Amino acid sequence: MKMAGDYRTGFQEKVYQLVRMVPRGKVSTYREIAGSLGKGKLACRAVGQALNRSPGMPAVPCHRVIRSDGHLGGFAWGIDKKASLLAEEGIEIKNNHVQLDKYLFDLKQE
DNA sequence: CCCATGACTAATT
DNA sequence: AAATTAGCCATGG
Repeated sequence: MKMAGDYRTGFQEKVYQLVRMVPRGKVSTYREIAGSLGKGKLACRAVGQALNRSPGMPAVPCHRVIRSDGHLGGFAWGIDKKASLLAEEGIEIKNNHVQLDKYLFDLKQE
């Protein structure tokens, strides 16, 4: 049942579910998320919007989602907080940049 | 329905 | 490598 102001769009639900399956110590990108949603890689912006309004942790580890170029992107609670969380998970960050080749999680694995 | 916004991306300069 | 431009999507007013 839905309560007033509690309803979220199907798009958000899908995004959250994908983000949730990202293991600790790994990261994903907005583009990969959008691609898995079947919208092609063009919905990357909408994914960012969904995550921006996401419930946050531990419900959704939205901090594990970064930009496709390795840059951290943004974070509702502060980009510095995002970097700290990622560092805690064992991810090395250089000047707000992450090595996707090393930490990128393949969504197709699950 | 139209317009504005944003945690994006790719291409260009 | 950094800054700029244009393109695309979902959401909310």
